[in-house]
Amino acid sequence: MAERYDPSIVEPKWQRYWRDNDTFRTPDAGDGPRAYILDMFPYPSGAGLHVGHPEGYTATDIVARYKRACGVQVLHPMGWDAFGLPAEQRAIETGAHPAETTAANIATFRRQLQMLGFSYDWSREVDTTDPGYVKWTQWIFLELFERGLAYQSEVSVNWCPALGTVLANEEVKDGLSERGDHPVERRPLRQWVLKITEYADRLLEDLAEVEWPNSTRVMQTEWIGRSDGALVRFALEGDAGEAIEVFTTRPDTLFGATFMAIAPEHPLVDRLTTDAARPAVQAYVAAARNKSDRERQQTKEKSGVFTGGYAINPVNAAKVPVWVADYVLYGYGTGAIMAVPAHDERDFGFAKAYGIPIVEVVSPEGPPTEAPLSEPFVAPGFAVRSGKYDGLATAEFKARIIDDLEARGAGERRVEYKLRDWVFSRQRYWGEPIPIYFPVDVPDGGDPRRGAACTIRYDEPIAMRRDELPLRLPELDDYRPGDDPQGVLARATDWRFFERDGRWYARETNTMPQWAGSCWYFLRFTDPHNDEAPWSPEAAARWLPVDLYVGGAEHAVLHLLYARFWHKVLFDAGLVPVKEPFAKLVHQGMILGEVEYTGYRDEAGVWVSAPDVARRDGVPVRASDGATLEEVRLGEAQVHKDADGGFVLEAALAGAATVQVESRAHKMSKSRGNVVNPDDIVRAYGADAMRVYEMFMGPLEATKPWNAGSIAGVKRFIDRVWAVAVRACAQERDGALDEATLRLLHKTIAKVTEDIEAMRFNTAISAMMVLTNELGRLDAPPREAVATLAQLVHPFAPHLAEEVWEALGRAPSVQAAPWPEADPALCEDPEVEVPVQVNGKVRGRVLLPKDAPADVAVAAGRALPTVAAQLEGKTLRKTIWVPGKILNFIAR
RNA sequence: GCCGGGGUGGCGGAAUCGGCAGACGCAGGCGACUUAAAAUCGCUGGUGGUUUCCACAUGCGGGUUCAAGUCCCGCCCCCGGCACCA
Repeated sequence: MAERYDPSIVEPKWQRYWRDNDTFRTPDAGDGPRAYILDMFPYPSGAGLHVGHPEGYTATDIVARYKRACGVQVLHPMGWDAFGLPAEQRAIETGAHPAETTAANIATFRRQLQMLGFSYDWSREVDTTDPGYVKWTQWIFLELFERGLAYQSEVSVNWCPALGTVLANEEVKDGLSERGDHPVERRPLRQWVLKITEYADRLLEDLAEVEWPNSTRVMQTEWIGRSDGALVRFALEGDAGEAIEVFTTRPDTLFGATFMAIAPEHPLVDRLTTDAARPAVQAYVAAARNKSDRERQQTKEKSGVFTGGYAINPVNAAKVPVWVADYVLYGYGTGAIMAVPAHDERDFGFAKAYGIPIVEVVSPEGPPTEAPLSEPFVAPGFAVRSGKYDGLATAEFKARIIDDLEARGAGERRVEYKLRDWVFSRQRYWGEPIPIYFPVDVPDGGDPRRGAACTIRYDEPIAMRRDELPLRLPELDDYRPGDDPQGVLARATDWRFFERDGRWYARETNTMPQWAGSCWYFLRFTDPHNDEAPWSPEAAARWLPVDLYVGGAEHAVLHLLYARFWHKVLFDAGLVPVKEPFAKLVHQGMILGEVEYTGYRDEAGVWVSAPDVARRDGVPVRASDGATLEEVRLGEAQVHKDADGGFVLEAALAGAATVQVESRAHKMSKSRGNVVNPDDIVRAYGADAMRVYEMFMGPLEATKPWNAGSIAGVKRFIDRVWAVAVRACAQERDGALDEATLRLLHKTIAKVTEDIEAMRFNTAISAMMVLTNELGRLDAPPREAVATLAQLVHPFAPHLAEEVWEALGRAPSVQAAPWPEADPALCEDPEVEVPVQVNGKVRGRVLLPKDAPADVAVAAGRALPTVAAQLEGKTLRKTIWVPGKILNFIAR
């Protein structure tokens, strides 16, 4: 066998073996425990794999290989989330069809993943852009449509005429497009919308059932944003037939409502406005209309204008002035509020700005506060100045007054959500066509494909027949967005319009957003080649739910919420057997670039200490005078850690002054030039080293910086494992397992097993390093121990493990060998070293039998010279003996 | 501002249930092998001191306890998310 371990030969060898022997084929039959272990599938970008991808993929691979060795049937698939803007952008720039670009990128990704030795069942690969997949995405859309969960609506969007597209809020700055500074207008456009709000409560409640990171459950909870409150009607003064409806979570503060505020878009604005107030109100409304939501929220300064109109408070018949104010959002609740400045931050700010009275109706203690409030009191308390309700605690008051309002017909219980229905249309090319068409009215003999004037009856959407799916994308010469808000596909008139039974029809020209394909890919993996159905009931029952789902926290809300929504719809349709798709979720942390030390220097070459540096538009400037500074990348030798804990420049550079420098790792980015390419790492160290390094960096969930030096250390570990194997095999006679080694072996089995189960891969690796170092010290490492080491190492460094296993003369593959079991009797030492303390400070150690009685321990402890010296001349007050843990003498 | 997660050697991190702080690895120092270097192996490795020992050390300040990185109270800083949602 080879003296040196060469991954460039060994790794492709085993990858070939696994492929030729179908080692990782998913068992589609048979009983016994099963596990569905899933990665968030990647968008195959042109840049290829990033070191962040293999982090999560290695974690799931370790679990998958471990589970298989434990006799569990495993589904561990991989695929491509391949619709998306970059491929389309490339098509615009180079003319290459997005499908070609996508295919090339997928080929690169697949090669890179296979090079890393992941145990995916590649026969189950799916690609969201494949017509065979699109067919079923469209099929599910029809399911939503037929259940009334997909509808069309005029939604106000950011339309940019110059770019010919709708922009996301993030792409608009100060009313101009971020790219090109073109004007953007708010325009209502017909969009397809999915009724996710109908599932809001179930999406909320079922979060309790899943084993997910707390942060992600909190984020989804806040995103859904359920508030329980009341709808209250305030009649207009002088017109009892008309009322302003408000939503409030604090109906207990109704007696403190000193004004009302309605959104500028509110339909009652006109009706409420008196002639005297009209010019001011109209000016205010016009100004608000031209501002985007984002701009309106930019300033926390409250603005508004009095309409001149009044409404009547239903609880005390008080006349309440109605204002128009843009801090009231038209899209939430009823677009109107009752304002209670004493008990609401925003209303308080508004009342202060416009001199509106502030009336306390909730007191923290019980009695009313006489002095004017200096800040709003928003916590629960006791009612004051609230008539017959005085003295009631907030919660009780709320329940009572809602009942009373309901009885009088002035209001009712109401639940509101921040969650909005999901705008599901894009005006782009590279997405799934929506399988809907509309009747078209054309004058006799006209042909809309030739540009004949026609009317599309958008109010009569018709679902395609399921046997007509998939609806494929048309070929286009030009993928550029146009000036037609109907989208790029509107230009493909031959595709768009068709005649059937003497009548013209037009296809929907919007496409689905990128999220569509990822909403159900985990279902397709259970039965990826089914032509009759998106998946079979048997396959779904066999594999669902996903037992372990690993992916980035950036998907905490959108993907994970949308996928849950679709899944629940499919559950209601009887198509999936469980209500939640992902039983356990883990987010891998981000991998940052190497730590960088940065110093700052002004134009005169004088160093500026890091705390004195500010940033203006991303450029470093001196905080005191705003002078532009130069960033200087420093080497480790040029800095050292200061007594205060910060890094400072070496005296050779800084002179007498103390100059603090910035020390931190940055996100990997092309522009910063700190991107690490997996291909380079595999070439230099091998796939196993890359895998083990990424797991050894720290806890999976943590954000951590890349460090090129550490990977060399991991490579040394791999070489040491090989060296031990070489020496074990070179022996004429097998080395004997001494008791100490046997005990260590079993402790390591136990530790690695527990750590994999708990996904603490870094400490599992450290335990294997300890075992390897110990075996390396033996003159003749026993083959039995080396074989067990190979089994333990195998989920982490599979190529190395297979090679060692084969060298030991075992039948391939190590994946087929049952996972080793630790003998509990060998995991505990009969004798333990116990620290001996005097007054809580360690003064020595004694070796004692695990269950030594107190008197034996005390005698042994007192016999230690260092302990005796500490006890000299003192009175022993107390002795604490925790068997096997600690011996502590308390003496005065 | 609110919510969530963090802060431990020069660096990444370990300490899983209140019981030896710093496992394992990187960087550093010393040594072996070598003509030499690389590679490899061994030793060393928080800071300070009067160095077989002692003092001080887990962001800062208090507290509980025989014993605190771990529990409690009050702060500071970093990362992520939300941000007029009534």
